[in-house]
Amino acid sequence: MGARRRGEELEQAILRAAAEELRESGYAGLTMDKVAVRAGTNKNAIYRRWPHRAALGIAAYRHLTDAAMPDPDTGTLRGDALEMLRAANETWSSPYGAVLRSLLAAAADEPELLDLMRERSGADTMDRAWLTMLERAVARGEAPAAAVHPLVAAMPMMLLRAEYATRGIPTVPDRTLVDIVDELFLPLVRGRGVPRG
Amino acid sequence: MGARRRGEELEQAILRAAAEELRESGYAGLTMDKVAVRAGTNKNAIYRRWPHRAALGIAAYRHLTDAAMPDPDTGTLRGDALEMLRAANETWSSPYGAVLRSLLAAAADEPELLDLMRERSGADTMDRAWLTMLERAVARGEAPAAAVHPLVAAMPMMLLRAEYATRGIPTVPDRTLVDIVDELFLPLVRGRGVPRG
DNA sequence: GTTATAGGGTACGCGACGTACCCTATGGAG
DNA sequence: CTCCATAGGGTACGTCGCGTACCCTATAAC
Repeated sequence: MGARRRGEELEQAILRAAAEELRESGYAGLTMDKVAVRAGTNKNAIYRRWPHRAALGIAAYRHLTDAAMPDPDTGTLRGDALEMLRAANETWSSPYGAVLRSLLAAAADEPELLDLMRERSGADTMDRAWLTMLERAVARGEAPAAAVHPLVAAMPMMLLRAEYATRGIPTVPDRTLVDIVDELFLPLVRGRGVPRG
Repeated sequence: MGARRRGEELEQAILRAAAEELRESGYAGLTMDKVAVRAGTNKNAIYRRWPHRAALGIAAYRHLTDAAMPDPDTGTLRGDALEMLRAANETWSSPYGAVLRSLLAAAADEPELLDLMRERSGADTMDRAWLTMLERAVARGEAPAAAVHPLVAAMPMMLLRAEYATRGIPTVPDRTLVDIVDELFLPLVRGRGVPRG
């Protein structure tokens, strides 16, 4: 039976074990020993692949999720924006999101980890989605052309992230998302159509 | 010589030592042993006062700083907002800010710690300052009355925080602060004067 | 078949947290 | 003035987790 696993097979087993540990205990609770035991191997096999715990954490995370980017088209800018925020909130509230937040927290001290995270977080794709959203709104005549701007596109998600950071929290109430859209995002879009005064 | 220190005197010595360690090495580098040595005492005296490292970290941080809240009055909303952001950026870029960010990162996993931090971070006072700023702008006829809103007041600082979080960085470039004000904050303020369209 | 390579088992060194003892200075009660 | 409870000092220890070092052994490639 249990022939000795090698290469790809073993690697997947380790990643699966690490992902489970990550989901159960977050990054802080991810220990090399536990991963080794859970994967039915030993630390040797792990350290031969990833130089340190942080690298394994990231690899396990990307093994855990490959988030699909929503591309809503509800017909109104308000509807689209809410859709985006709700999808993001759902992702971040899920077990995967907990892991992600735990990783981000740990990354604050380790710059190398932070880079890898950003690369993997799909922030660029996200910004692009918001921009096309805005462009559609302009095409519909719903928003001024000046509303199409990278900062405008990035703002709502940044606020959502800040909300997660200050509150320490799994889920942002839907009310907050609605407020971000109605009290900030839409007024901002309107305001960018007004000549500076 | 060196009479044995007790009570308040010893407590201050410990806090001073912890604060120095915090500034030199951040929260991650704050070790109980080093604090004990630096304070010229031993871990006993520390654990008799704070139950664990996190508690000492917080206590040391508040011993380190008692941030003065700026209350700019430059005559224009733009000037005031920039002043606020620049002051905040300076604080967060300083050694104190590094400590704060390091503590916040560590707090993400420990909710009790997060509460203590939020209480201590002066977020409420900050929001109030932005609100009075907005009120002054309205009084000058520079902004519509509808611009006075908690979310509007909170937005710029939230964006600044998000900037720190995503980039992993000591200092946000001044250019970014200007953009937050000119591309987002001021258009938003204008937009809130426009009837919903 | 033989052999280089990757896995398995295990032990270790190190640093850090938190705890346990056992002395000793100190200050307050009598 | 004396005695004693209390707080400090010194130090050692248990535990955990990272990362490393060996030493065997299965396996795949040749």
